[in-house]
Amino acid sequence: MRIAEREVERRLEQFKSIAKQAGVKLTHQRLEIFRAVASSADHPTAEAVYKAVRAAMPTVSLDTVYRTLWLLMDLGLLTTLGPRQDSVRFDANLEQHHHYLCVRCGMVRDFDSAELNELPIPDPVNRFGQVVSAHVEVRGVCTKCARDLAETQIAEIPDP
Amino acid sequence: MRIAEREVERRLEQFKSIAKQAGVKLTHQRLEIFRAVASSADHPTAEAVYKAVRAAMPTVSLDTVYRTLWLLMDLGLLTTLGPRQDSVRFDANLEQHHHYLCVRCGMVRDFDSAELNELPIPDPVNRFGQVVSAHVEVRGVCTKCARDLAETQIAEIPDP
DNA sequence: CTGACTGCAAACCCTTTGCAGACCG
DNA sequence: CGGTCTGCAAAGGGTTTGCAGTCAG
Repeated sequence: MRIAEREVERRLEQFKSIAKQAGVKLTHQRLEIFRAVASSADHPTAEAVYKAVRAAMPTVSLDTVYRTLWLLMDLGLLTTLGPRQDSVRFDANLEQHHHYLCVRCGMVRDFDSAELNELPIPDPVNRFGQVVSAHVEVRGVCTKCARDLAETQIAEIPDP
Repeated sequence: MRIAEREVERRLEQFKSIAKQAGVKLTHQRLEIFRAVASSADHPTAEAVYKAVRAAMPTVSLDTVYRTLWLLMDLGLLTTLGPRQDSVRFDANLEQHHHYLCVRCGMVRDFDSAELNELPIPDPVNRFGQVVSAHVEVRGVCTKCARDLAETQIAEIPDP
């Protein structure tokens, strides 16, 4: 599935503006890589992005794709699905529950909510396939990471 | 964070009963490994489970941990967080949206819902940390996989 | 021009697999 | 006892890194 061309162009302009502001160079590779992720609605892997970009630019390397994707994350232009996946995480809680996920350190905590157990799933979702379960994923920065970040910033940016 | 001892025991009994029914052997290693995942509320990696089990049983090997965890998945006793992570998946859609995830093939599709954009996050969640975003993850088996499964079952279990 | 960026190749995990011996039932 | 299961070691696949040459600004 692909995203409308107009929308892709809009995201590209956003990227250019943010990159310029962050002092990041707008190389051909980066533009093509961003276009590839932004065009795809099926949440590609690095490998899939690599293949797509190669079609337009046969010389890119897979490691540039990785470096660029992480750069785009740092710029806040994309996210990963689920916890930033260093390795598989397991869950032995079979009761319905929801997750809080720290986007920085990957910490995941369960929480319960009677209200959230009754999520109204829109009808069109059934066209994707059978629905087995539904839960909420809350993302944020955990208290521990917030502290760490505060310290880092004090260290890195001595107030002007 | 740990789960109450009573609850862990309950899950262990459930495991024993399901294992027996499935004709799966209840080895020491499996019991310890299951106990480790079931005791932990922070959704450990295989490595973390390995370390925990080693404390009680210094001779287990990491590959047994992996084999057992996947076995437990097959028995329906645990799940993984997010898409079954073969590799990282990226998402360039910055607008609020929700995900449908096929637990079999890992396909992910976006969908929108004005209702679901207003999720009531329970207050205690704020104790974990700052909340940046919240979205719904719907899990199921996509239409394509449902077809595949039907074919496989016809092939494997010729009706008696 | 010059520092940031790329491509290459090798290194580095995490995870899986083949095999011989150990153990559950 | 027999087939399943474990431990070991080595292979496999995704991701990262060091380095020398290249390119955007």
